[in-house]
Amino acid sequence: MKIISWNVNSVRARITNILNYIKQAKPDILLLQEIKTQDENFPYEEFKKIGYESHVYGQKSYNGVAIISKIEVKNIKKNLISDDLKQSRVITGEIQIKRSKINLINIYVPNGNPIDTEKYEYKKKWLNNFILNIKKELSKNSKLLIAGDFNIIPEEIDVYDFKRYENDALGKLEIRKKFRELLNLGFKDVYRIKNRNKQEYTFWDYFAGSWQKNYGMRIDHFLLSNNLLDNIVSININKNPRSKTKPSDHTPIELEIS
DNA sequence: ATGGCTGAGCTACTCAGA
Repeated sequence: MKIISWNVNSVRARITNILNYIKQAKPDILLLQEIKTQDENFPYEEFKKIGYESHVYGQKSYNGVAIISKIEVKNIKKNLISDDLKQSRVITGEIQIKRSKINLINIYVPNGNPIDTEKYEYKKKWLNNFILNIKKELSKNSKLLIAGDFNIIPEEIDVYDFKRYENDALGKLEIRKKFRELLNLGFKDVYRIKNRNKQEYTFWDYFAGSWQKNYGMRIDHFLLSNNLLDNIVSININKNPRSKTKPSDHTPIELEIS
């Protein structure tokens, strides 16, 4: 089973790129973030034509998440957390792998910059609230997969120049500790456990030739609960979509589990 | 380099992204 996570930075502006990518990558499930559209304008038909069902939690202009799937996803919910600002950032569902029921949690964590504003406070509060609700989820079902755009640089190796991000909402220790708190509940950062010392990124800024200079950061992640680690077949950051014309600033991360 | 680019909403320009 191939599950892919991708912050597409607008599903409508990116629809051709996304459809081309699906035809090549053939995911069973595609988890999208930053779809930047309300449900009624989501391109359901485009995905249906190539065999995918769309479960959408949209929002006008900003944010928005979706689960695009070839297989059945049950019990779709948009209320895992209560969001103070009512932003569309979490969509969850259940899938069956062999005899196990696995909860899929697709997230778009707030960016949090600049750090001396209420945006940063919102990010911290959001993460605390998320961690609390993951604890609750774990007590109901211990098999969890959390994927998406975390807007967190986990460690120094995960960005081209850490010094530039140590006082940034993506790299501040206080925020990185929230990521560790999550891991300490019983999760692994799948990319990092399979690639101990590898420096790869999932995001490159549009400006200043960041892509060409490989000035990137690894902020999109797959976390798997420890009881699912034996199911991992492979994890891969696919840089190809970032090199296309009209790309998203993020590139997909691909997980294969059995 | 607190922004060099991009998208949405809208139709001139702001807000947001990371």
